[in-house]
Amino acid sequence: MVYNKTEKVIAKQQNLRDKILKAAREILAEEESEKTSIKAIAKRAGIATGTFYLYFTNKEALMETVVKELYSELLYIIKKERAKYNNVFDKLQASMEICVQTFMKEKHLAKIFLEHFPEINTAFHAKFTDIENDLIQFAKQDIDDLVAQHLIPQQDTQVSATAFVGSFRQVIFSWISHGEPKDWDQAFNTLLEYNMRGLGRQKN
Amino acid sequence: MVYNKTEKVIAKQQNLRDKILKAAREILAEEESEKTSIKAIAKRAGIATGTFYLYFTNKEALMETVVKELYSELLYIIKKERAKYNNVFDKLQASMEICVQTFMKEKHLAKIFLEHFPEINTAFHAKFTDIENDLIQFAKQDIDDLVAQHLIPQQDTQVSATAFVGSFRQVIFSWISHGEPKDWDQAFNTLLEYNMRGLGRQKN
DNA sequence: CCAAGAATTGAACTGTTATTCAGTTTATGC
DNA sequence: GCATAAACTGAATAACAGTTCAATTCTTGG
Repeated sequence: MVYNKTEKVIAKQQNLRDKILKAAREILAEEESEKTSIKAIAKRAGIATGTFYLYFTNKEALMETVVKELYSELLYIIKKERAKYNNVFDKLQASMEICVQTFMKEKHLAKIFLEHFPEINTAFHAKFTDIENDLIQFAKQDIDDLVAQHLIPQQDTQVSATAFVGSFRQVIFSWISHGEPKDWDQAFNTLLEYNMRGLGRQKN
Repeated sequence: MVYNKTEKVIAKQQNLRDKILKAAREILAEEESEKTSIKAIAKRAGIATGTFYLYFTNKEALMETVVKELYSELLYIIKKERAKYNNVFDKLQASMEICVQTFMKEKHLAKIFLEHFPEINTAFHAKFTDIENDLIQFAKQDIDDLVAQHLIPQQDTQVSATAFVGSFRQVIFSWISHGEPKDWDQAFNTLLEYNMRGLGRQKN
């Protein structure tokens, strides 16, 4: 005979799955700990190591889920912010601004996205590369628009978009690694000015 | 009684040490292989695993040596190229150009410098971060010079230098990861233009 | 050529981590 | 309350990497 799960059990299991994901994110984000072992994650989630495997097929599946979650969270935030503006320059600026703000508010998110976890497998790392690439494609669309509108000169927009994202990535990464720059408002302005000039925005 | 090594033995040992370093670099640079184990490195060098420990105290020491070698090779190349120019813009451009050329000619070098090896320990990874940082400091010096000479406007040169290096890093990384852009001459020009505009170089 | 020192070998040791599974606890439906 | 299913447990397993060391091979200097 097959038993059906009650609502209560379903809720409890959903809750447990969330707990595991939360524990994984916390441990990944932690400064010191290098131990992203299943044992450590299970312990943090308050379950036995074996139980983990009732919720995820293996470690890689967990990591993939973590990354997908973070990614969609970031995308949601960016899209929401972009919707507030019509002007493409403003969209581009808003995208970066909200990205940076999010990273600063949730340093752990930044750490997971931008730092490279030596102990995590290659497949996981490849996912990050994909995300970086998606961000570049978003930037490229905006830059293509700007070229089409003759607001900036003709250029290799793929390269420009890559440069654009790369400059932001590096500054944010520097901030995560050594806490520099201290004054982010000023740094953000410098960075934005740098890239706007870089794209060839006309003075108005 | 203590025996003295003959010239021949000393030469052979130096040669063996070099072989180990070469094997390590090859294996690190390889596309597919995830296996950067001492066993694999020793095998490639044609020695037993135990022999490795007669030449390096441990794996970390080997990695440090590999990184230091690569680093000094890159620095040597950059310095040599910079010496050819007097104008600071030219020095800055030449530094980047020779960096990119070197990475393109020796893709394995680029891979070791710019990709992130998940299986390699944190200490090793930190070394790369240091190198990236040194490159930023070099760029900063040039940019400081340019500001002092009133060739570009006042700016947060640390942020600009970080953005500068970051944009190059990202484009080179993209090339390593997915082979884009195809036409490097054009891409390099775009990138250089982008950054020169970004720095605020006056039209002449 | 030979005895002692030096170098080399690779199997064994150690530590670590993902994964499994036999035994235990909890939930279900009558 | 009970029989059975489902969930949970955590010690055991397996696989793998860095390191060691007793045994072996090569080198030295007389």
